[in-house]
Amino acid sequence: MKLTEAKQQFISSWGAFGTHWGINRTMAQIHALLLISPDPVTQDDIMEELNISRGNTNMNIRELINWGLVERVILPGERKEYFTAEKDIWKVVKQIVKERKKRELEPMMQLLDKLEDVEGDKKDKKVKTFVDTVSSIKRLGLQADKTLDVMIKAEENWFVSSLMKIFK
Amino acid sequence: MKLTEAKQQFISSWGAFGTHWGINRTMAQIHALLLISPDPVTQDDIMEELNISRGNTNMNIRELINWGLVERVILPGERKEYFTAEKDIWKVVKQIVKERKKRELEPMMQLLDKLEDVEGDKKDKKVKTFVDTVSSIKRLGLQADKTLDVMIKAEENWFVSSLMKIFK
DNA sequence: ATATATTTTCAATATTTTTTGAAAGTTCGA
DNA sequence: TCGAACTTTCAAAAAATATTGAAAATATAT
Repeated sequence: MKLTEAKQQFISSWGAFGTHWGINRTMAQIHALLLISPDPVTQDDIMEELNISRGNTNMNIRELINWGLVERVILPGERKEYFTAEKDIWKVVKQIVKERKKRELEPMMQLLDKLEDVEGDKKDKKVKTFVDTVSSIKRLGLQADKTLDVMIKAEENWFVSSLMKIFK
Repeated sequence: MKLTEAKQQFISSWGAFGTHWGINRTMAQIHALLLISPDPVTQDDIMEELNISRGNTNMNIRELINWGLVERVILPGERKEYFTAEKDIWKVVKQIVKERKKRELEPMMQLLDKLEDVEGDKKDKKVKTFVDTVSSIKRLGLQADKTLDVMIKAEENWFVSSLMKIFK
């Protein structure tokens, strides 16, 4: 397979992949493009490569920057802004985990805390099932929260080798 | 907080949560409703509780069954079908992991395999960056694959206590 | 200060996804 | 075998989401 075709396929499936993870297709595609670009690229490069409008490109780049996955680069003597993505995939994964934990897990845990002390007779089957469900989700969530915290701080080597120990 | 309100909040945020995970809002809401229902419920119960149409209810229940998260129950002497969800959250999580691994991780790994042996001079910076990116994603993916396999087979107690050992 | 290059915004538009509801299909008791 | 109870399908409509593009804002060189 030629590089051009391989790039296309990579970008396109990374985009499709993203949609299963609550990330919009274009944002994931831009990220994919940056991941495989050796040098920083401009907005116009991205627009041309992915056939998308200036506004769309701009918004999605900004979102990637918010997620901490992409950085602005100013090349000396150049007027245009360039963009580049972190290439170390382990760092990328950790960054995504960190953001999603903050954006999703933490608010969910706060809600479960409130819901756990619902009024009502604990002998009422409906109340009991509700509280049990909420509590067990919370318990697993807490565990996940701790585990992810350690993961976020870990070096890949350390993390992988620790997992290997457990998982023979 | 009253049970009725708590239920509403739980269902509604579980629905919103789902949308961040590539699951449609209604499907997640139905799942939430079943999780907190002590006894099996009918399509009509769900339609009424969530204010959704018959067709919508039916399709999403079917999808939940495909995911292995919900089961049909035939109550003796009853004409209607009832539905019930697995209540053990650890089992639920394992089932979701198992399905997503099959639906997303495995196809992605296959693609990466193909893309890894792209034609071209490895000294060309563009080729090199592409291959390096693809390879490192593949490496991490393989590790994730193995880890998830073990997790899928694990009992919660065993899994959590193992993690605790690593993560002090 | 002005002209020019570049970035950002956002209302309008297009696309995708979800939902509806009525018709077709199925099951089952009598 | 019939008919009522129930389930499934799917084209059309609605809702949600993403994209465009042109105007406004901003930055930079001279």
